[in-house]
Order: sequence, then C-alpha cells, then structure tokens
Amino acid sequence: MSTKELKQAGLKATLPRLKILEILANSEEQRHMSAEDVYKVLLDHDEDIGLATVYRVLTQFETAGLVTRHNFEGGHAVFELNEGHHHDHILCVKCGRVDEFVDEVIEKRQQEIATKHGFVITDHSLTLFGICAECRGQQAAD
Amino acid sequence: MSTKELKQAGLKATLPRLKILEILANSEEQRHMSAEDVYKVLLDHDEDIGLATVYRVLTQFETAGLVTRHNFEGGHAVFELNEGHHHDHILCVKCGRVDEFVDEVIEKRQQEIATKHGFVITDHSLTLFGICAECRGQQAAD
DNA sequence: AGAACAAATGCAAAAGATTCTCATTACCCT
DNA sequence: AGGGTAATGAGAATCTTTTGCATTTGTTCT
Repeated sequence: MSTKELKQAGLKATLPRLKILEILANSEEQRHMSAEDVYKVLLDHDEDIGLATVYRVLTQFETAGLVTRHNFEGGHAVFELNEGHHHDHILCVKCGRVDEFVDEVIEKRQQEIATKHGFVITDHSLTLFGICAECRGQQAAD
Repeated sequence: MSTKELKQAGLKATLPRLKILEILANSEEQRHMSAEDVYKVLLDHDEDIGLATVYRVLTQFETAGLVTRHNFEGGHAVFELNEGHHHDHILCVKCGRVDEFVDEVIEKRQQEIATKHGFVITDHSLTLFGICAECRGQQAAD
C-alpha cells in the first residue's frame, strides 16, 4: 500500500491517486506513460476514473515530486515515476525505445556552464535522439 | 531577397514563405518564435496570410533544414532560424530569458554515451533550466 | 509574354491534448 | 458516525496544430 507515500507527499490518499501511482509503479516495460496511456490501463482494470482526473493527478504528482514530466516530442507529455536517481534519456527515433543514462562529466559541466552564464540551475533536460543497434541491424559495442 | 535560399532548399519561392523567412531573420531579440508569434507579426504587417499556412511553412522549413523546432515546455513549439552553428539552451524559469551555449566537452561525451548504448546520434536536445542573475537580484560571474 | 499544370494558400472545420466548471462523492478529523 | 473540505467525473471549453477543398499563385514550356 502506498498510502503512506501519498500522505508524505502532502496528498490525500484517494482511490484514484493510489491506482494511478500503482500503475506507474507497475509499468516496468514502459517507464514513460502519457496521461492517455494511464487512462487506458485504468479502463482495462475497469476502474471508474475519468481522464480529467488522470491529468489532474499526474500534475499533482509532478508538483509533489513523485513523477517527472517529459516533453520528448511535440504533442503529448509523458510521465515517469521518480525513483531517487536522476538520469537523462537516449531514445531511438525508429522504434521509440528509451534508454537511460547518467554521466558525471556532463552533469558537472552543466553546472559550470550555468555558473558562467549567471544562472542557478533548478533542473535540466538532456535527450539524445538516434537510431539504436537493432534498428540499424548491427550489434552494439558495450 | 532570400528567394535563392528557398529555391536552394527545394521550396517554391512564394510570398508567404518569403515573408515568414524574413520575419524569422529579423526577430533579433526573440530568436525563438512560435507559429502564433509569427502569425501576429504578419497581422501587424497587414499580410494576408493564414495561421494554417504559417504552421505549414514552418514545418516545411524544418524539414528543409532552415529552422529548428524546439519543444521547450509543453503547449507549443518554438522555431529558430538555423544559422549554421549548433547550440544548446539555458533558460530562466522566472523571466523566460533564453541564452545559448556550446560546450565541446558535453558534445563529445554525448557521442561516447551513444556509442556505448549502441546508438548513432541523429540529434540531441539539451536545455538547462534555472534562475538567471537578474531574477536572483545578483550579479553574474563572467 | 502567355498558357497550362502542379503546388501552395486561405478558410473553416477537425483533431488531439489538456484544462476547467460544477454538481456530486469520498477522505479525514473529532 | 457526522461534517467540512478537498477530490472526482463528465462533459464542455480551450489551445495548439492539422486537414479538406476550392481558389490562387509560381514555374515551366513555347
């Protein structure tokens, strides 16, 4: 039960919020879900939760720091459960696959650049777009 | 006259396209314009060009490589004239000011990360969000 | 220069994503 | 358990972007 998580985040533990949190937590193969995606899963589970509520709840979760919103492409936003570790994304423009990575060098460099420009960073978004090994029909070097 | 640029890009040199290109070129203090922004300028100039055309033309320009589309936040895309040099952005979440920067270390690192993940990069998007010196009421160190 | 054809445009309607309104319902505290 | 308040559901509304189609404009060929 993640009632506690919601309360800690300063949100009432309502059924819709619990359900949506659960869906985000159990979306192993699809870490990035749009409001519509979440809504579809709710429909599958015969939950009586409206799309408007999904949008509201996701936005609240974002404000509460439970999830992160990404605007990968235009059109619609996707949400990802925050599980402590910060990371950036690299995604395949052919198959849509999304990998995550963290790079200390880049992180540090960003800080330096911000300082040089007189900014104090509150957040950043780095996304690499490319074509993955499978889509190129080759093998990756790891 | 930028008729030549359009033809080189494989586009017919129509009046709407010329006007829009001109507006983008003359938007010194606002390098990033949304379709709506461009449309408003057209209205100011009493040009009889529809919003749909603005969207169409901007998309064509993007395809032709004349402009770059950014999805900084949700809601709407902004376009920026390509003037040869690649760069990333750092923007102030308070006043909306946008600075540009290029960092070789980060560029190179991205390439390495992509290779490690088996990707071939086609593009990337790095945006730093923060609060600028003015908005903090302090002076920047340059 | 002028005709012919294809591509481009304008307008309005449509589509997609997200937000808002407001009556109803569900938490939380005592 | 009962009340007060915040949350929800449904649909309307809003905003951005796209599309359909009749009309206009560029470009090409003569």
